[in-house]
Amino acid sequence: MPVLLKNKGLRGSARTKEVLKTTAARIFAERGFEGARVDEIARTARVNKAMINYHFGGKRKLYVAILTATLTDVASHLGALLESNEPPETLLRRFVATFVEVMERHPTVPAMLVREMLSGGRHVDQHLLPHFLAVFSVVREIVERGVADGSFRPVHPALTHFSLIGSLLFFFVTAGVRDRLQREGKLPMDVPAPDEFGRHVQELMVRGLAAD
Amino acid sequence: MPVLLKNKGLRGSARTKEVLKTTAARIFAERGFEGARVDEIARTARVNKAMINYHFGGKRKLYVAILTATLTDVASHLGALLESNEPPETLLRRFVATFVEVMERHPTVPAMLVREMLSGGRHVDQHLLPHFLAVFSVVREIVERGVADGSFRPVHPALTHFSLIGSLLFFFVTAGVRDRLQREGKLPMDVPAPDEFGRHVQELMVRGLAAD
DNA sequence: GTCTATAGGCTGATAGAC
DNA sequence: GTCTATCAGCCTATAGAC
Repeated sequence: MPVLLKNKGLRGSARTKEVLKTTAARIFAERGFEGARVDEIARTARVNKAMINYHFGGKRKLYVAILTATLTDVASHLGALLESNEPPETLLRRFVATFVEVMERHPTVPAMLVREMLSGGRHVDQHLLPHFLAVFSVVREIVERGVADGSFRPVHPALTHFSLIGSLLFFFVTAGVRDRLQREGKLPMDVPAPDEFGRHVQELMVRGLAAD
Repeated sequence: MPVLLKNKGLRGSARTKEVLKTTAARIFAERGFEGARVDEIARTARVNKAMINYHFGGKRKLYVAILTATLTDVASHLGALLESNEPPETLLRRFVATFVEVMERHPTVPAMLVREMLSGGRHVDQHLLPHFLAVFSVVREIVERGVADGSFRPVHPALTHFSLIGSLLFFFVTAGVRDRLQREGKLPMDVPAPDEFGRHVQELMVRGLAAD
């Protein structure tokens, strides 16, 4: 039996739920929670509008379901890095590479994540907080290990977290505008590939954190 | 004649326009263009709702007026740095310090800027594009000077721009959530001050870009 | 310039047939 | 589970009095 990539071989209601989630994720990422229209989500997904309420219980619950699923996956992949005993510099490089990989696999995550922070978490319940803090503590832990074993300067782990995650998220969040300006010929540069940017950040951070 | 800080000593319609702009900027930053309600803007500003249409011609034009005014100021302050002939490392440090200062003076800019990038510039006309590109070219120019005179590694100027601006903007954009989590006792860290973060980024970038 | 009242359109959600 | 039809509420904008 052939399995279509588009719907992962699901049938009936399972397929409906899945296509609603993937479609809605894209629209929420592009337009934000308030900017997204349930009518557009349903139409794009080729699913009846009433199905959103039947399967998820409303626009907001659909939004939360998407964010929960994707953030769980992101947090687990990044958290797994800490199980390794490799040197902090290597861990840091692997963190960046993994982050880039995960964001390419979940292209809607960066925008939804940043939008949610901008709104101060207004659209989600507190069940999602641990996932946010999980990513936070991965960078912090790596930096603390490096400072402890003397391979990193005595930097502030939290500030390092902000600068690293900020760099990475900003790149993905601006990908849309870059592509548009590129198409319109208004961008005075070549559009960089995500893994090229990843290597740039790896180099920048490893050198920036290295002990004297 | 006493001048009130709150309304800059303006009277009548000038005061109305000013208070509408400052209030709306805060609400647009917090909730986004779609999430903001003209009713809330007017009520918070203690101004009649109809005044938004009378003075600005509608919600969208008010939004554009705010973004134009603030971005013009930001771009001019950052662009002025390039007139100096100081060494690239010094310029880079001054860029970071100036960026932090300007964002503290315009606390609504980071959120509005990032939201606009997330939306792919959907809410603004193309007149604002030069302001965006202006900030972009400042970092690029500084990096190009450093690479040219051998004080920086041969890094990609655009990638350096993304990592630097991304770090800085992310810090300010997440300030709201940090403060909230701090108040609720859910934040496992001390809330860092903007200038402390600025010094962290200066050190990180200067060391990360330095030639071998 | 400012206010009140209201129009006019859109949006999320649901009732009920199949 | 899915569809159609429809509602009730909200939101921006404006007309018109002062």
